[in-house]
Order: sequence, then C-alpha cells, then structure tokens
Amino acid sequence: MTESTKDAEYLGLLQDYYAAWHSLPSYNRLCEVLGLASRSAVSKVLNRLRAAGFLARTPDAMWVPTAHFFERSLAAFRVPAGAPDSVGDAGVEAFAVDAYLIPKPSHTTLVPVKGDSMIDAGIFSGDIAVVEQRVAAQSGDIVVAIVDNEFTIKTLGMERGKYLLRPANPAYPVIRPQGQLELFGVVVGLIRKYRS
Amino acid sequence: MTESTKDAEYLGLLQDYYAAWHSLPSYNRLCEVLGLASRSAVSKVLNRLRAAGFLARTPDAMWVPTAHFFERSLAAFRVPAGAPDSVGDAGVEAFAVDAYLIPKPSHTTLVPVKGDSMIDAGIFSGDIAVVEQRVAAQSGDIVVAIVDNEFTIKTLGMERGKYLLRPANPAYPVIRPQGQLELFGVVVGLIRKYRS
DNA sequence: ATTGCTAGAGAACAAATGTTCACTTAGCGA
DNA sequence: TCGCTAAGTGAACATTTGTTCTCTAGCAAT
Repeated sequence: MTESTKDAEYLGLLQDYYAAWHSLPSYNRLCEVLGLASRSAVSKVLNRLRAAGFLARTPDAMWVPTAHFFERSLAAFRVPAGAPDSVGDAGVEAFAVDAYLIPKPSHTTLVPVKGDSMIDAGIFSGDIAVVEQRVAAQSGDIVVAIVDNEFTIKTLGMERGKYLLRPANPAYPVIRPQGQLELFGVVVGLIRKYRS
Repeated sequence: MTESTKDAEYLGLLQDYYAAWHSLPSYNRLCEVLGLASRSAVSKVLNRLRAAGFLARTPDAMWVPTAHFFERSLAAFRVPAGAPDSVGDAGVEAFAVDAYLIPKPSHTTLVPVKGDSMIDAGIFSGDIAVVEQRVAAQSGDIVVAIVDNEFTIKTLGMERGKYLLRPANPAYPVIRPQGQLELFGVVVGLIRKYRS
C-alpha cells in the first residue's frame, strides 16, 4: 500500500503484460517493458513489488503474481457515486475469474444445471456448476451424483449413517439411494449468464 | 484434438501447476512436475502441446498458455453412468469460462454482492456479479444502480414511464428514485464460490 | 522375428538468466 | 549548501536455461 507512484506504474505495466501473455517476462524483456536500462533495476523493482505483496516467488525462485496482483478490478467496487470508469486494462479481471473458480483444472468439470430442484439454494436451470471430481464429500456439500443415469445436483445429507440427497425445493422428494451412492463430484462454484 | 492420453495427462499437470502459481515452471521444475527425467523429454512434450494448440511462445521464446489451455471440459447433458473422465472423452466439450462470462472485458466490472435483497433471483450475499457498464437498460434487466452513494443490485422496472428498482425479496421495498436514476451497469453474469 | 516409430533418457553446448557489486544521479530535509 | 537516502546504471559472475544430438526401450504392424 505504500508503493510509490512509480512502482504503481510499474505494477500497471506488469499487469498489462501479464494480461496479454499470461506470464511474467524475463528480466531482459522486463527492461523494455518497464522502461529500465539495467536488469539490476528490474531486480529492485520486483523486490519492492514483492514487499508490497503483489508478487511472490515459487520454491524455484520464479517470480509469480499473487492474488493482490489481480485484485484491481474488484478494488473499484466500493467507489462512491463518481465514475469508476478507470477500469483500464482488459484481460486481467477476466482471467481472475477462471483462477478464482477453478483451482484444480484437471479435476474440474463444468456441468450444466437442468431443472429447478435446487432453486432455494440459488441454483437455477441453465446455470453451470463448477464440479470438482472427488470420491468423498461431506454432509452439507452440494454434490453432483449420478441417479438413474442422469446427473443430479443435490445437497448431500446423512441419516442414520446413510447418505441421502436433499433437494432445495419443497416440491421435490429426498432421494435415498439404495446401495452405493454414485458420487460424481462436489460443486465448488457456480456460473450464471443472463440474457444473451 | 488428437493428443495422446499421456499428453492429456501432462496437460492436466500443467494446468494444475498453472492454477497454483499463475505461471509455467522452468524446464528443471517441469521434469518434476511432469514426472520426467530429462529436459529434452520436457521439450518434446511442450512442443507437442504447442502443436496441439495448448501452448504458444512469446516473441522472446517464452512458453505461454493459449486460450485452449484455459478451456474447461463441459459435461454433456446426460452422461451415462460410466465415468466421464478426462479431456478427450466423447460427451465432453471445451468451454472457456472467461469468454463465456466476460465477452467485453474492457466494459466489465466484477461487483461483490452484499445483502440478500435479491435472493429470490438466486443472487446471494457473497456472490460476484459480472457487470457490463452501460448507460441504458431495459425494464426487466437486473442492474447495478447507485443509490445513496452505494452500489445496489435490483431488477429494473417501469411504472408510468418512470424507472424503479425492484428487489427480489418481499422483505425489501421497491425503490422509486427521485429524479434521474443513476445506473452503473447491467448484470450479465454471476459467479459463486462454495467453501474452500 | 523384423521393421519402423515414438517417448523418453542423458550428455553437451552456447546463450541467457538473475544476483551482486560499486558507482552515479536526483530529490529532500536540515 | 551539505549530506542523506533511494532509484537507477552498468559490469561481472557463477548458474541455469533451453536446445540439440545420439541412444535405448517399448509398442504396433507386418
């Protein structure tokens, strides 16, 4: 928060570069991007930005952006009546969405929601559920189970040591699976799009 | 496309690493991440993934992910009871979360939702609204307006030629702004994240 | 079997990497 | 005006980088 005006500018340049390439450039390229002549200056800038919390390093000493690095778009939100139109750069916030919702891409599937059995949980037909494929889940999780060869989204409940699937809509019955419950995954996020 | 099973696995490992660190690792680290012993093997894997369209290179020859890299698998509607596992499976198509939700990044802001005035519309406190900044909206749109210097999300309605803001919760009153309605934008999408 | 093909191992290489120095410059307060 | 501090320069350095080469093991088709 104490980063100087200059460093804020450097941060902006970095964010723009990242938005364009989804990666941070090498020192040599950073010289051009930041408008610096020496790599040692680049080194100092990076360390300052790390101190300010915008960058971090992997165990292999690679520079990586932190959550703060992507925060800018959200930061604009408590703006009073003025015009928060300084939204500036594209890509950044879009990219944050993906990272925000999908921490484990390779185990994640997007499942379209059909039906209104979960409306009381704010899950509507047409929404897209972000599902992390797992074998285990806890009571209370919203899960995707396979019932009668169809995906179904319900809240996982437990009754006398047996799992059951609870809809969030009084018009639907609780499902008590006979035998093993076929669990596809756990709903970790939700995506909805309005109009076209 | 035609990438082998093994490459699909490599891609998954890369995607997970990227999700965790927001950058691609160096060759040495890639050896560990991919479970390979030689950097030359890593090189070949990367080139194969580039041929498949998942990776690209910057002008500086750095490896960067492409749009394809961020596509998630969208489960087909009615997957039969089997296991619809990873990438190449039938019934699973690619889906880019960012492009889906945010077609116009430069006019789009993410606004955290506070309060429960829209619960009946499935918009909960803690959700994040995808807001496209516009001056005009239609009756029936869910909009972000500025009332008393605060963002508020409501359904835009019209009554005798005047705009009003309708909550989706009977416990809240309809807002009839005096004078000009200060419109921030239109809610075009919604993002929700469950637990950890 | 034999052939061909691909994935991966391993070594060697020049080139680029990131860090650390000592040095210069600019801004600021006393 | 004098220092002091912080930002940036430029060179030097050992490491690491990514590429290329050859070589081997496994697999499929014949």
